[in-house]
Amino acid sequence: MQNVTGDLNGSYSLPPGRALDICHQLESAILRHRIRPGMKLAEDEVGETFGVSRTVARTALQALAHGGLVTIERNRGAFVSRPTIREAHEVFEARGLIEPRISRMAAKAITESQLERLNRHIAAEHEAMKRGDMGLALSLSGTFHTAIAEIADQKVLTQILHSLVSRSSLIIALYWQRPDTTCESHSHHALLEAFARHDANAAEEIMKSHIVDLHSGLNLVERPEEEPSLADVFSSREFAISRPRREPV
Amino acid sequence: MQNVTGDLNGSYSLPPGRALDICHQLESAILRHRIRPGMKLAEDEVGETFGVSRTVARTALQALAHGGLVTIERNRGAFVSRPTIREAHEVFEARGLIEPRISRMAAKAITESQLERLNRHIAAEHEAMKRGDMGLALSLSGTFHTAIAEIADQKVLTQILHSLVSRSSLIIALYWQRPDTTCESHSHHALLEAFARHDANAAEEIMKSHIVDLHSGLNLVERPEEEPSLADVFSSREFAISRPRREPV
DNA sequence: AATGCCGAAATCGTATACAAAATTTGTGCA
DNA sequence: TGCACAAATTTTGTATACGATTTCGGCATT
Repeated sequence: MQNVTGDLNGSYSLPPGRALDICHQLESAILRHRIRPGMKLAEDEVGETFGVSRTVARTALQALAHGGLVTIERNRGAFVSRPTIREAHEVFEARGLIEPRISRMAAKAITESQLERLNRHIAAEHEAMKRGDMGLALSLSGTFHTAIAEIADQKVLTQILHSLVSRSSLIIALYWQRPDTTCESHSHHALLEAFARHDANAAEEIMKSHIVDLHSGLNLVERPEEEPSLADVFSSREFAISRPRREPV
Repeated sequence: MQNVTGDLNGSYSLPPGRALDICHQLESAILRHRIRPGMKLAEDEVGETFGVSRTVARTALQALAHGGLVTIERNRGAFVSRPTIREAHEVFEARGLIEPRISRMAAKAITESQLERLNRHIAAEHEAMKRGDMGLALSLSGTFHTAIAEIADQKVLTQILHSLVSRSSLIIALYWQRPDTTCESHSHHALLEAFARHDANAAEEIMKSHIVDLHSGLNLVERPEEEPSLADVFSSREFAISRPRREPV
């Protein structure tokens, strides 16, 4: 299978380096729901996990904070963000404003090879869902949206959208209620067909209602408790993120 | 005069502290065109200017980089960003998408006291312009836009807009060509009248054409040359910020 | 048993030290 | 003079040290 997950780069305005790598790794883990909202990301722990000093870990955490994925509290540390209900609404309203426009632009500009790529992307989504890897499926359905922004060739809007989509993933982790995630890839399919026809109006409309669907699929009435039960945390072994690489000196 | 410039806070997702202060001071200086695009911001220089170590200066610069005001190149350092022509177009297109919507929301939600505040804001703009302090006038005309977003009470969009407006200031520093800056405050006045009538449609339309005006007031055909640095921006008392407290050990 | 206080441990904020990379300066040669 | 290349300087990248703040656990008190 092709590299279809890749390259949500370009955000995180850091110079290339280890901090950026750590950013991407942490982001990937959060987007796949391998690290839940609210979880503490201690500087030392992050540093040891990736074999760097606190300095670098700190840089990465601050970068993630600017993207909204992480919240830093003074003298307390960094935590995976827990968007409020209010913020959840705002994020999806913002997406509802931005994405239909992007979708329209993409429909006009898309090339054959980009259509191909989106097709493979959707296929990978299906594949992941069939395997039951919902974390990966969800992550892919997010990158699908940013991929469209890249096709529209709007760097500024792409970066904005990237942040919104990332936060959407947190919101979904906290508030998603609907078990029928299939509707998701249905919309994506419909969108792709509009793209193939270069039908800008259809693309815009489909995207608009797709965002509304996502928004209304959330249960935004009560905020979940701070900590998931201990049983939840220890029952799954999905938390096996990259092991410490630090050699015992 | 009231505090009308204030509080473009809330962005820069850093915990409160010296780094955040430095962020705001640097941002203010950049927005007032006291520091030109392209100017180098060396970590040591920033640190000594504000009386902190490189660590803190670095944090501030990275935060500014995430807002797009500063660009960091690996092993070379931080510079005030020089938006490309391409990015200039994208920024104003994004504002053209977002701000009319925000303006509409603000028109519906605005209160008497907020109207008052915007009035004072415009008055301060006039005042600054009359005094010939174009830097301050420009900065105020920027915060006017973010103030509207705050009235619309949309935190997510406000943060996005804040970044776009900041970058607009860089763009104007590089590409502005029109001498008649008066049209500016005219639009702002018209907007305020629509707000006073709670006329959402008018507010949206006025904002839309205001953004178009700004965009078309730029000379986006050729990128100006680099220009070298001059670092005594902070020597004047307007930025009489915390002096270096470092005792000679 | 519940509550409040206090010391120990953990964690963060900041400064500093040193290594690595880039920039500038200096020098020799054509 | 102009260019090429090497030394010296500057500047950044990263690690580590230490003080400050918070958190946690035990113990006394109610």
